[in-house]
Amino acid sequence: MGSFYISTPIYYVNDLPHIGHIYTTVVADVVSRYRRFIGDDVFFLTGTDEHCQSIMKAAEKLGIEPREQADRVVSRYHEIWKTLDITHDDFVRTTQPRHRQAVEAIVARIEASGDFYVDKHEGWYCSSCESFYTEKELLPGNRCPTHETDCEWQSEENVFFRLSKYQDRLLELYAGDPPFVVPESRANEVRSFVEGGLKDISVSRAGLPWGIPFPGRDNEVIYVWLDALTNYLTALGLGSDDTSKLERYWHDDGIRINMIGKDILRFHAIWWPAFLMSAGLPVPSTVAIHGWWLRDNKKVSKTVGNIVRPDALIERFGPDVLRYYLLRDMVFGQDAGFSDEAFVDRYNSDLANDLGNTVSRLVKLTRSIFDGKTPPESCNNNPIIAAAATAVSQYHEGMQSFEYSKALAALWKLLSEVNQYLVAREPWKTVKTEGPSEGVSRVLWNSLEGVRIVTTALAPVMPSTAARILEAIGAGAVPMERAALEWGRLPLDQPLPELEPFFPRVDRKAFLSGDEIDEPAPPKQKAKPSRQPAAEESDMITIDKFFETKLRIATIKSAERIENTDKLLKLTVDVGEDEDRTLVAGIAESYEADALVGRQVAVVANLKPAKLRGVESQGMVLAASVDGKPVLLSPDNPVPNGTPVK
RNA sequence: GGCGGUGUAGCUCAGUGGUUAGAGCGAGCGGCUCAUAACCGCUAGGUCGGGGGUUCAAAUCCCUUCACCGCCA
Repeated sequence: MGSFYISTPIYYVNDLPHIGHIYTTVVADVVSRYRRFIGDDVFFLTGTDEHCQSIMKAAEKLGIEPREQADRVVSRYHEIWKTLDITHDDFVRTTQPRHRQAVEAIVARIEASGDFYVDKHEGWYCSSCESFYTEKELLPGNRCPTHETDCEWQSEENVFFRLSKYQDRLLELYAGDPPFVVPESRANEVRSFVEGGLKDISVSRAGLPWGIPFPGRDNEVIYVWLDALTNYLTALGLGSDDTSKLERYWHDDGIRINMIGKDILRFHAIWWPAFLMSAGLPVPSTVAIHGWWLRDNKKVSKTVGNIVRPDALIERFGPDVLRYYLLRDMVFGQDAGFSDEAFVDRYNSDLANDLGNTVSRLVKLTRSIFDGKTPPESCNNNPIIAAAATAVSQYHEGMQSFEYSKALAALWKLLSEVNQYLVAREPWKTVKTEGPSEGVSRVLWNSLEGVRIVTTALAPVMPSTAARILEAIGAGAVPMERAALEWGRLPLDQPLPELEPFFPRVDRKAFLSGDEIDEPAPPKQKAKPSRQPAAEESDMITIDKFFETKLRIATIKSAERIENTDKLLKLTVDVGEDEDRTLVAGIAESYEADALVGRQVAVVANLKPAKLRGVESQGMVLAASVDGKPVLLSPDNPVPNGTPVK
């Protein structure tokens, strides 16, 4: 039994949980559950980063203490992790006293190595990134290239960390095997960055009331990244009297994974190991980098306004389906597109047709033939045994090398082989001539055993589903030992309860258009409390639904009447894209073409183009409709073209 | 501008020198009827981004070019 440590990043509390947070946490949870299953001693950590300036500003706005604002957001994280069946062992908040202890401990250790010195630090600072930019990096108007918000010029005396000193040791670390950074493409990125030369970094900030005071430096707090990264050891007791967990989980023999998104690669792959080296502590064994879930091929971000919060999908399908989709549809390390279409297609083909239907056909057939029990005869010589062995070995390989999509595909291959086997043997036919014979028993037992192995292996990804299916096929509770994936464990003559359907097929069209009626009973999550009555939802849409409409501000560059029409104007507008768009608007009765030029209006930017009077309209202008007469909507003050409206 | 990556069937992607380039999904046809209009079988004719080269042989190596992405400047 090895020790296995895995962490998610700590999430900024200036933002509610979205698909990015959910993905990392779900993956870490799946891995944790898998590791417990194969017998590792697991420690799974998540938490929140609360010393960012934005939280302070948000609190000021609301007239409350930063801690109170943090509490509000943190409760949302706790809620969603509960909803998604996340089994973290600890939840760190950087505002906790134990975290301050840990940070002070690591600072003392780095100090002892002589890696701190004092120097002057100045530059353009973005308080959202908590980071300095050079003039070249800034957008026009000294705005942050990430957040597009104003940066401030800061000049102060700071404590610096001798990052440059660790350049060679870091390169050595990256050359090690197994790789320190996965996937390889990210490792290359980091290596070439470090090869380009490392500059020392400033690790204290003056004049910030919100943060951990830098020991021995009045009026300075510890730079938020040194603060935040240390969280990974806070929960293990760094700086406290009890360091038993540190010894148990953070030693050179165990596996220590920091799982993160690609946006915080450098901090984790360069700074963090350098801090640890300086502090004389082991570095993580792997920093695992995943990609982003994209919507409309764009990064999901608050600024762009295309945040995915899959609350509606969880509500409709339960947490397991989302967990499965996230693991199956993203190749770990690469970006993937998130869409309701892909989600429902995956649901129908994998969960309804393959898993749900296979369980259904087997249980119903077996019940009818063997009097409501599992088959009385087992079998140790059949094609499913080899197929299962292959699937299980590929499953383990995938689960241990960040290839979750592959691991699941291997299980589904076995499911497919069970179905092929069934059709080849046709037990429903044999039983008509032979009755409940030994042959029929073996065929059904083999098939059920195949499903049992698939389901057992699936438990880390879909915990409640696995429990329900194993019960439904007479296999009992979810086993917590690796050997449960060996052939031959399905008990004979066990009572098979009447089946409640798993994953009823979803009408794709109805689901996507939102016209879904309450027909096929949605899969029930037994353990979950009852859901809100549908009536309450009838008139309301979720925020996701709203964000499907991309509203943007545009400037009208030209306008002309379309001949032989009373109402139509052809507008050319700048929506902040490379090319102008043509819109046809039915506003000629209220507006003169010439008077519109230069005016800013709100438009729907993702409307399917339509031809009106032979002119293709690539969007729609928003107007209030007063007795059928349009009154255009315009921003209160001039704003950049393409600014999202929300 | 530098470094790196990607570009393969409608979609998502495997495939790093060698028979007719593969899988899943979707589509079409057929079969079956135990099952959730499911399942099983067959079919899909893709200049493997373009051009050039090396080789007996290239999606797979080299050069060049285009497009997109990432990191850096």
